[in-house]
Amino acid sequence: MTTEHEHTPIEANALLDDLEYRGLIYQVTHREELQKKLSEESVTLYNGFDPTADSLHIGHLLPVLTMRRFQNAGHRPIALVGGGTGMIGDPSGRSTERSLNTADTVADWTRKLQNQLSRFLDFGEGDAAVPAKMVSNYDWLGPITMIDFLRDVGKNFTVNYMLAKDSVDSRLANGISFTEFSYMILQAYDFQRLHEDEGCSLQLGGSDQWGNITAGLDLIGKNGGGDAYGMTMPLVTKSDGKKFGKSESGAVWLDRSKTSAYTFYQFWINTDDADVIKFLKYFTFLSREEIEALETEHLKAPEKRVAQRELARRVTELVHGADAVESAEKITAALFSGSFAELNEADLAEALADMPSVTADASSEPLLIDLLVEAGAAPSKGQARKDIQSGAISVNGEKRTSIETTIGAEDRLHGTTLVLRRGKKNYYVVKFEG
RNA sequence: GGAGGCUUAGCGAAGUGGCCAAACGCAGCAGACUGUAAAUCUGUUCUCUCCGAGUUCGGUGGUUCGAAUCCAUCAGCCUCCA
Repeated sequence: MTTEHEHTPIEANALLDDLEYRGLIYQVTHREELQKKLSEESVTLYNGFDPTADSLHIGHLLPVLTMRRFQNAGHRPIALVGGGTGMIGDPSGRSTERSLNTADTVADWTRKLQNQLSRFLDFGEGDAAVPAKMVSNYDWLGPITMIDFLRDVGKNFTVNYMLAKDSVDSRLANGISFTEFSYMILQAYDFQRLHEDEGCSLQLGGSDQWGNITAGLDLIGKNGGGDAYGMTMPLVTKSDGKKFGKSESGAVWLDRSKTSAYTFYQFWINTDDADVIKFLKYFTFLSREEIEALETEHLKAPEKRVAQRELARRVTELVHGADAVESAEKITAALFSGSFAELNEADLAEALADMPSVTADASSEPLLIDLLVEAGAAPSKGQARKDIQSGAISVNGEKRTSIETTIGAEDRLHGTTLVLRRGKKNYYVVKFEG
């Protein structure tokens, strides 16, 4: 399958070498053939994202950015949102059955994901040689009838084959519904449809998608298609064994209203030394030379955290834009210098904009203990008391260790604002009103 | 359909009538040391009006001066037999 688009003069070797250098290739089918194809024509490729929440999170960033790397090399990415498969639930990588969401919810989330994805690829508004495309598999999975599906698609798969897939096999002990069991066929059908309708010949996915991808390749092969490939990216791991993508407050989302740009920036700043170079390769478009320069610097003086800063800056810019980086850096500077009490009112408002905030009655002079609970800094008074006694609490940057402490008008910055801090990085704002 | 076993705090797992708000491990939170890193060490993790009190050990109801521990019953999970 070729397209009418001109292929930009970046060689496939350069693309694959770059992906290899970045460690983005986990498994790939028919590598030599794929490499040849990529060097000869503009290849259409796709990656699916199922709407399991109302926002993408940073775990989705790897496939999204990889698609962009293909686009930058002159290929054509299709971002598929699983408006149909999201109704079913992918068993891959999960040990338990998913709960089903309503059609309205899935449709709503599908729209939201498509909206987010549109920021990362060039749909014709930029200078990419080939514009990207956005689709939802509900468009073909929704209308197909049960009979047609079983005759045209299901007939190509033996149950034996399906049982052998890792995603199913690992669930047999505890049970898997017919619904999720069928998932791989739906995804295989997606690939076939895109192969036929869009000339799509490459599917990307996380390493847990290998089984679903190869199911698609088999389906295409059985229908005489051929000329289709699959590639998976590694699971993002951290050297300390913890799960990648979680911050203190849970998942790190790409939706700014779910995870503020400041928190997002801080997530990357806090990257372990042992992981930071790997993440620069994964999550930025810096060149090999630039990354190697950063690595040298990082190894020489890790305490300066130059690599972490660059990582945070680049990824935040990609996701939230340059303004967000500027804002996050400004807030960071203020908070970690401890001098935010000296900020003027406008700067203070800017710095505190993204922090959890509650309001209190301006005429009150509450106990610090009560205020900590109200502001959400402590789950109970008992915990608040312990936090104060252990020296974990500061008010406007000053440590307070007496559980008797009350907050009076003189403690408020500019007469209205109180900044509580628990531990090193947890900030809470109280606004006094009325 | 029959027989037996299991259900303890966020998770795993001790405890089998009072010394149990319940060992221990993990995870979480905080403190120290640092570089907003890692590792390590220390404290802490049901709630409150906190040197005291209240409510917990699948649900309910009993026995007992006293139960997570005994009995009955209901629910869920597991193993073996049919």
